[in-house]
Amino acid sequence: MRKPSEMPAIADLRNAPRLARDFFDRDPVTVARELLGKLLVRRERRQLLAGRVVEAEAYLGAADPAAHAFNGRTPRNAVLFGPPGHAYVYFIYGNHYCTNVSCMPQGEAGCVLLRALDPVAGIAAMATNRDLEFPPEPRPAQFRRIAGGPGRLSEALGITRERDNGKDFTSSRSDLWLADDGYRPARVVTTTRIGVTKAANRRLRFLIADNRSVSVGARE
DNA sequence: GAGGAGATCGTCT
DNA sequence: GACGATCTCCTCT
Repeated sequence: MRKPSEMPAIADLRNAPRLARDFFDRDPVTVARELLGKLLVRRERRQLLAGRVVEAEAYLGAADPAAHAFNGRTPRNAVLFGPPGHAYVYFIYGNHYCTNVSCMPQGEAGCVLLRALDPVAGIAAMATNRDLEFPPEPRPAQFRRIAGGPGRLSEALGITRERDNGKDFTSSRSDLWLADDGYRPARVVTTTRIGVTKAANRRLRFLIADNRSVSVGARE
């Protein structure tokens, strides 16, 4: 039933080292691909909520018409022009927050959009954040509804622009971080990005094949 | 399971 | 005033 490698106990979660600054100080394509299988962790009160990154998209900054940074620096996207490893959170479609990690050296505005998590800890709390029922014996499709999509992911971990934009993912004081517990995905699939109309042919979306929590299937 | 439409509001021009 | 890195509900197959 449960896959042990995808369900680390809380004790393992606390011991998983946080990703360091130099992990993010690289091009977005490399960072997006290597983020697959890492853990996004939120400390909420005394509890840890966590999910494994199973889907991510690379945005290449000034060189990428689909990126928010393409038209230069604005108050909204200022985080992207700062040091790597910071949270860029924005509000979209009147309903949803999207969570990104800045990467590339300071001044180059690349980033990676975290599109989906496979829940591994604090699952009931994540479901509550999403206002969902989560039965003791959930079906695979019910995992996807928790954090299978950028808006769902952000809501499940309580991520908002007001609370988290600009937060340092690599700081030991941060209540939101990325960690590596040694898990490596068996097979990674590359597709075009979801919902973008500019540079729509670039294959900059990366996902773990056959994972129950990816937002949209690996088409084309 | 797949596809279409509507909701909703911050950001930019 | 237009658009958008989405989600949910509803309908159809």
